[in-house]
Amino acid sequence: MNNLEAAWSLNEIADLLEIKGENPYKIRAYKRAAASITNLQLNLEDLYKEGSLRDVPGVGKAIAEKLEEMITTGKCSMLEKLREEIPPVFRSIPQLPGVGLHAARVIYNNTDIKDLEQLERAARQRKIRALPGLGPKTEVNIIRGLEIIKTQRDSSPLNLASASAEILVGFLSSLDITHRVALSGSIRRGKDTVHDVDIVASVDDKKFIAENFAKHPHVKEVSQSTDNRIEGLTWLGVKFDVMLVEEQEFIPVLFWTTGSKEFFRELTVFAAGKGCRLTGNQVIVDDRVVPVKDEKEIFELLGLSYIPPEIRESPEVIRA
DNA sequence: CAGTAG
DNA sequence: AGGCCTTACTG
DNA sequence: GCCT
Repeated sequence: MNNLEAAWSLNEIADLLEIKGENPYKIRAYKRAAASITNLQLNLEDLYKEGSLRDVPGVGKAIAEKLEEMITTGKCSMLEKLREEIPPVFRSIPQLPGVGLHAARVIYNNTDIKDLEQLERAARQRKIRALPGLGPKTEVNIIRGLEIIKTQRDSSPLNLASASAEILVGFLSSLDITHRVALSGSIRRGKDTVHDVDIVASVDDKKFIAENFAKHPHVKEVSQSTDNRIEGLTWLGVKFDVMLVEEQEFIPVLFWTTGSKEFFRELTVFAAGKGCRLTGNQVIVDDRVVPVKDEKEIFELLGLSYIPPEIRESPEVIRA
């Protein structure tokens, strides 16, 4: 917990209080304290140790307690409570150009809007301009802002990632030493933003691939390369991670790398309860490696109905 | 003047 | 207890 | 909420 993080938290508290319609002076107090800490040359944790948090301008009893909690636990219960209380859409509203906290507050206190979809509908039905203190201007800004968000989503890193993914998968598939190639990770889970391109490939000569991947014209650099794994960057600025596996490992590795991390970890726990071990690259029952030809077999083995990659986000889906 | 932005 | 209240720009 |  550094000074900047603490300041950000206080600022977020101020914003959420403002959306709620709290006392303006209280809001300003949080903002002042945040600004004060942002400019502070001393380290907050040091000040806490010597018990002089309240020497910081704008930090009184209440805010000092919040800082203490943040420093000792890394969290702020007040902030967490506010985040629960106020739907995420109201943290998006002030991000829209020309729409600020005031509009967020009015909408929060005068409507039942709970998500972006409802907000857009209300705006298009001209319900926003009817709210006290808000006019056509705000309404138009909301609609325009939402449009911008959408188009940015459409041209988001996913497009670049997909382009790189297609090229790399195409390259691997074209080799006659390749058996199977599949996209994995967050792309396979259908996420609209991805951090990198994950590919699983079963090939006859892993070493050959590892040594020659860097020569592909679409590959800008290979940062790490072993016989089993190649990490690097494409000319489109997309990171990639290629897992090279034996044919019998293909499905277990695909399953593992598809994730999400939380989902897979929870499933290993669940499997353990059924006497089944899921490692990164094999499925083991009674100390014997069980060959699997597709993911469906893994779920059948565990007595689960098939869970498609798109919903392998949180562990909750396992219990369903 | 009200609302927004920094 | 009671005061605190940015400033500048835009429509 | 902070400050005087």
